[in-house]
Amino acid sequence: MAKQLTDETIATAENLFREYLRDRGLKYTHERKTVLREVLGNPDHFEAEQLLVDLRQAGRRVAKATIYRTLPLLVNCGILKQVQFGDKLTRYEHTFGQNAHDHMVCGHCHKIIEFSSEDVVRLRTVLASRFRFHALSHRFQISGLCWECVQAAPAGERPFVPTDDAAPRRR
Amino acid sequence: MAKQLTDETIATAENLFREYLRDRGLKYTHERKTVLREVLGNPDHFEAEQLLVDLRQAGRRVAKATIYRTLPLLVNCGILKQVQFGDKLTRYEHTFGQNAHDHMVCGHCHKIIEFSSEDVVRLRTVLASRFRFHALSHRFQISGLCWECVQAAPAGERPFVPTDDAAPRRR
DNA sequence: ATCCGTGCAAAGTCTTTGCAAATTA
DNA sequence: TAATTTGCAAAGACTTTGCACGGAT
Repeated sequence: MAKQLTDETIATAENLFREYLRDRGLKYTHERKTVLREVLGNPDHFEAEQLLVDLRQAGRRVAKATIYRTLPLLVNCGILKQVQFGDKLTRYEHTFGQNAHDHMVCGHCHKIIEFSSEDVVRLRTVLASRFRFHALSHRFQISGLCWECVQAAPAGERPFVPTDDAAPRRR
Repeated sequence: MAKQLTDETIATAENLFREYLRDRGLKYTHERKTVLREVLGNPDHFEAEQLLVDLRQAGRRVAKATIYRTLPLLVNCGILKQVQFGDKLTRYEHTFGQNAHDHMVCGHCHKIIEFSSEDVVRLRTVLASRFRFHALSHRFQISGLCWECVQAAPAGERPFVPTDDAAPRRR
């Protein structure tokens, strides 16, 4: 789970973003700052549309196009990470000041369990070297059934094949 | 890499699909059979559109809608597996008669290296049990740079942050 | 003063859906 | 025969883009 960021951390992120932009002759606009703040304040996974709605509710008007144009910038400068759970929606989560983590997705209730493990990174390194591959990041998603759903649906009751249909439904 | 399937394996897949359909009162139509065969003959990852084109070239007319309606069925019965490399495209690969495998994606040349490791499955099991999660499948994708691209772009030359922009471009 | 960015709406892409005609069990 | 499918085209959902105006350095 994402933890609450301190003002200090937020400031650091802003600096990072500002520098990233400056380095390539881009501008640190009011809108980009607004999006960055909203993004950092967002604890879990979110999608572009969600961000738009949240901003609207907060009384901050940022055009949808601007959001779609800003998110990739945040991804490129490392503040945001894209994650996909199988449906068409592009989701994001900020990794700034957080531990890298992976996900377990329940194919029945769609619950998402975040976990982090050094073992994953270690294994990734081992595997990469085997192919002379320079690993920089990874995504590890485990699909299956959470405890509650296993209880509710005893083995043998109905065969379960996890599919992407089982991913969180769009809206 | 996908290996060439034997006629026998293909026949087995057909039986599996037919039974899957029968069990839920669905029909094993000519079109579904056509799609299944094309899918099984497809060695690597493919997308719905690609499948349509291939079928057209082979002189087999199957409506696009039918393909989009058939693919999920094949996923549900376990013959196909969805994979996503970060772009919006839904890709598939058949897992029938193949070893489960994961991917390394080069963020620069977009090459895809397939690998399989028992360690991944073992780790997944360990992690799952830690959360009382019943793991059924997983996706492990390592992003970074392949050897050739590392050579071409010495460390320090240009900072590289793997993003989903680096995913294979759509057509 | 110059670029760059924003908004808006139109255009794109990929996917889904309604419906009548055609098939399958 | 009864129910499911197919094709086609229209509709949808999400994202990208062109352009004129406004804003940042």
